[in-house]
Amino acid sequence: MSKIPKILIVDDDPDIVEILRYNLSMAGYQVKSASNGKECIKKAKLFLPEIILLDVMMPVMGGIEACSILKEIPSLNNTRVIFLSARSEDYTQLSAFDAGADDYISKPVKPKILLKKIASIIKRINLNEDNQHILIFEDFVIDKNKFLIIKNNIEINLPRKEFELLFLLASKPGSVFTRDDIMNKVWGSEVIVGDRTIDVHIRKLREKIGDLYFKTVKGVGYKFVQ
Amino acid sequence: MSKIPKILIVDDDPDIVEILRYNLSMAGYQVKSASNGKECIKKAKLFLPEIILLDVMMPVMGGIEACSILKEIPSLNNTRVIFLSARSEDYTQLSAFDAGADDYISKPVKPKILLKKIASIIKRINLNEDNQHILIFEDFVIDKNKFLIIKNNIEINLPRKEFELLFLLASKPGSVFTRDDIMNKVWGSEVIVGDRTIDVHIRKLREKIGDLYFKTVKGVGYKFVQ
DNA sequence: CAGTAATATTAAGTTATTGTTAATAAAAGA
DNA sequence: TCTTTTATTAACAATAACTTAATATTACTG
Repeated sequence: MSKIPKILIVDDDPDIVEILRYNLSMAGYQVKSASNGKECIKKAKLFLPEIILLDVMMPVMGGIEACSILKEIPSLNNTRVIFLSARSEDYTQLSAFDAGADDYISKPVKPKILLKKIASIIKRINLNEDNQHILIFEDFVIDKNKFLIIKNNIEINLPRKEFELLFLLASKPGSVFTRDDIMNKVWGSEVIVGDRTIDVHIRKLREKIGDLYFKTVKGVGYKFVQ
Repeated sequence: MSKIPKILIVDDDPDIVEILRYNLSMAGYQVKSASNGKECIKKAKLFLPEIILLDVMMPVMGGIEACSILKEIPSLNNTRVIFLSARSEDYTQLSAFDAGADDYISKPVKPKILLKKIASIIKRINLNEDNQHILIFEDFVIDKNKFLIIKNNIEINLPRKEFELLFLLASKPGSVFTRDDIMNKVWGSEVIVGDRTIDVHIRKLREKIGDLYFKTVKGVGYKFVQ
């Protein structure tokens, strides 16, 4: 349940920007771009991307200088800067790292590998924020880490199956889950239990959390509504 | 005031190990080495390095397989795996990332650049690391350096396993740790002990520290609550 | 509006998980 | 080495969770 990662592409060559933008947005990232260091800084402050892909040689302000400045901006503490550069000389690379680069990739960039690398970085960022398992609603919070829900400031503990059922339904508010869906996801496809079992668990959830959240769609299944 | 970073070098070529060891220890890192994947896993568990430099092709167990296993070990959550490989083919690189690699560098490795890269990674680790060896709660203190807890002004010594279990649970108050989590982090993934073992240790903690701190989440695991 | 099918409710029965104790093994310390 | 402490296991008890069955209620169909 973590938000869509944001990536800022910075290059003065529109073709490169386009290629990168295409690949990254196809991969599901939210992408913006800038064409030089100055613009990059301005946009980064607003956009707060997880990752900045930064060219070295650009007019107005180059990547290295931009990186040094970026690294001084506290709101970008969690932003990784990856240099993408045609210049593979050691000293350029070294000064990139001196400027606080998190990585340095020599062009030509192979999209597949870049995507993997980015995925790996995002994964690690998400590891450190364990907000993965928290669903927040207007009037209550479901916390999978702590295995409880908080409603009206009161912690409510739920048994495992009830919790999993709630978590499943609440993961897509408004969507109907068929009984089959529920069976498969909460009980697994091997376990065979009667249909009433689901009803009983729904009943208990209604008891503990409130009737109005759980809507029966007769002949189909159940849905969670806020 | 963070401790000296530890690096584990894994390569079957003793010359490469020596070159890397030389450069890294000159740079002030604490270095150990292994010559294959199996050995790497064994040493990593004990050494708990911040960084593992991993060769791809090795006898007994290669780097990719080793990496997959390493990434499953919770106590190595904060360890970065960097592949150093003579093989620069895309598919090797891609499967390295699939196995959870944090970076992939093609040999020949330039020591200066490697050092910079490592410095950059260490810097970032230190940024988000909570170098907490002391956990302070309302009514007691857990001191990992001294391996004891202080409650009501009384020092209570705990046996190692009990202490580790307590420390683990208390490191994220409120969050549930599954039995698997606990097994892996306190006992390690190699050791196989029965399920009751955890119960018994929990029981002893409840005895010594107080019942109310340890909450059972049936079917899931345990959590520490203040 | 009756008839039917689906769902709700309740309580009792069943299973699975955890708690406890005690005996034994392993490790650490003197 | 011997002793003490800690760790593990096993057997059984206790408890909580889950499922079912019987019955009631509700919602849809013609």
